[in-house]
Amino acid sequence: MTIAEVSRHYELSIDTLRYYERVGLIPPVRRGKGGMRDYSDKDMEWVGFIKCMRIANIPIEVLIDYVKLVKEGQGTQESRKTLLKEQRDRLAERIANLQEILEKLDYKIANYGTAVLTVEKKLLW
Amino acid sequence: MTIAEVSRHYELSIDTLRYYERVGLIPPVRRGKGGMRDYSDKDMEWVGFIKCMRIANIPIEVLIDYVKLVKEGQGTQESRKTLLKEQRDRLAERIANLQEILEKLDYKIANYGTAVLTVEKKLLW
DNA sequence: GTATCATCTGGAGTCAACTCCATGTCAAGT
DNA sequence: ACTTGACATGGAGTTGACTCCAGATGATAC
Repeated sequence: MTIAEVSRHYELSIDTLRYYERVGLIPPVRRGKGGMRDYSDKDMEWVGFIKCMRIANIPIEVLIDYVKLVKEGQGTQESRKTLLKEQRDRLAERIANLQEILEKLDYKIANYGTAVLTVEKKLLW
Repeated sequence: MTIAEVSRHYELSIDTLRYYERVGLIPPVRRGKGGMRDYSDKDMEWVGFIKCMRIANIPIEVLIDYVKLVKEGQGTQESRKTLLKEQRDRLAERIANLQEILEKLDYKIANYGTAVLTVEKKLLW
C-alpha cells in the first residue's frame, strides 16, 4: 500500500500519516524502492487503531507511550492493558458527561422562547 | 460575585473568564468600584452555559455567533434555535461515534493477550 | 532524455484556545 | 504613610496537533 492509498482509505492526510510515524505514533513503515513507504496489513491496522484513538481525543503523548510498550515486547502486556483500561474509563466518563450536556441542550431547545420556566432554566445552567 | 468566586465556582481560571469576556463569549460583565467585575446571576448562568458548551467542544467562534444573536434581541430567536439544534445534532453524532469506539476498546481489552482471535481483531481495527 | 509525478526529508508555519506577563489602580490592614 | 493583595489592561507566549514548504530523488509517460 502506498501512502496515498492509506491516506484515501483512512481519510487522513499524507502529512498526518508521515507526522504520526515521525513522532512514534505508528511503528516505522517498511520502505521499498527509493525509500518509499509500503504499508503492510499490520501497518494499516495500526493506522486504523490510532485514528480511532485520536477521534476519542486520546492524547498523542499517551499513544506514543503505548507504542513504546508494544515495541518493548511481551513483558509489557499488563502495563499496556492498564493503559488501555485507563483510557477506556476516561472515555466512558466523557461520554456520560456529553450525554448530560446533550440532555440539557435538548431541554433548552424544547423550551426555547417560552418566557415561562425561567426558574427551572436557571437551575439548569 | 467577584471573578475569584466565579473562578472557584465553575473551575475556570480567572484568565479564562477574562478571555471569554474579551472575545465576546460572555456578555460584558458590569463593573463595580475601581473597574472590578461584579458577576450577576445572569452572568453566572452565561458562564455555566458556556462552560458546558465548551466541554462539548463547541467552537468558540460558534458560541460568539450565538452571543451576538442574543444581543440582537427577539428577532433572532429562530436563528438561535437553529444554531443550537445544529450543535445538538453534531453532539449526538459525536456521542454515537465515541460509543462505538468505547465498545471497540472494551473488546480489545477483554481479549488482550489472547493470541487467538487474530482474525477478528484485524476486522476490528 | 526530458518533463511530470509521487514521494522523500527536515524544518518552519498555522490554528484554536488558552495562559502568562508587565505594569497600573485601588482598598484595606498596621 | 506604606505594604499587601485582589483585580485591571493590552499584548506576548505556550501548547497540542497538525499542515505546509523547499529542495531532492526515483519512476513513468512521451
